[in-house]
Amino acid sequence: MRLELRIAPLDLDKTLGCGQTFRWRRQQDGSWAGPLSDQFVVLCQEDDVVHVDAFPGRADLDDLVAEHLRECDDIPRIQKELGRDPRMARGIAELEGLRIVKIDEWECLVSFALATYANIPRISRMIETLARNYGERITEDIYTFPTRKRLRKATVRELARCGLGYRADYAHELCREVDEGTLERLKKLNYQQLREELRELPGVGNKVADCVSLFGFGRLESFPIDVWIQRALARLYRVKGSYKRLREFAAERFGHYAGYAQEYLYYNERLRARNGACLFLEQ
DNA sequence: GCCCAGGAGTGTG
DNA sequence: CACACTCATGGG
Repeated sequence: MRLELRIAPLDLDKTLGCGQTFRWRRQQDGSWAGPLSDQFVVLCQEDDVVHVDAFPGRADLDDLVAEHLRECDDIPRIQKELGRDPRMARGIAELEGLRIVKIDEWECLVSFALATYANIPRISRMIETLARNYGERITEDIYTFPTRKRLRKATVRELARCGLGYRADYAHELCREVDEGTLERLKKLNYQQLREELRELPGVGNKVADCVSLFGFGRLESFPIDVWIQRALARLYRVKGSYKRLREFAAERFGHYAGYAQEYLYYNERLRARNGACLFLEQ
């Protein structure tokens, strides 16, 4: 099944390759392939057009992809707002195609609970192993993310054997503390309430709660702080300290689009680690 | 071999 | 609330 979408501005390489998602893979020809909901999807960008190829195909495929890439976001407005920050102003134009992604709430919750104290290649591996063992087969080697119901049948030992380490307990307990109604109820809460309730869940602390708020529940004011963001804030803004202190700094500085600021800073910091390049103004 | 990883949980000051 | 320590393991 094929179709085309118009989403602009968009840079698929930045959006799907920056580390906010764990299952997309860049192909030799430059396209991106991966599971999205119950579909195996291949995305290929040609200027403002995204060619979508999906198997087995479904009627609302366009909505599925548009939602994932957050077509709804008004990037010019977001950039205009964040551009008021003098440190960020210089570099953000180059990042206009980097869009926050919308991930399924359950998948996002488990994925980022597994993402604690592990690097991205390993996180991807953990998730692929889980999908292969407990997901549904879509193609030869592509599997859906496991449902709560299915993953619930796995023992802690089995989960640990998927390479999760001590995170096996998180996954195992999440399957028991979250039911269908939980996520639906959380959707209705404001960011602060959502954040607090997420933090009650096993394996969900400050950072994971903010990642799930941002990528799973689409709360753009959320500002997840990991080691990369800590470094970025320290270097660019000379601000250090507790999570609470940094979060309050970000809320004050970046406002209700703090999530995009976070993604820009994260992208820039990792780029800098690889190339020494820096898009933003350093003090 | 070594250091680090999109941290959380727990106990202490 | 802030800090220190532990947790299990693969990737670069």
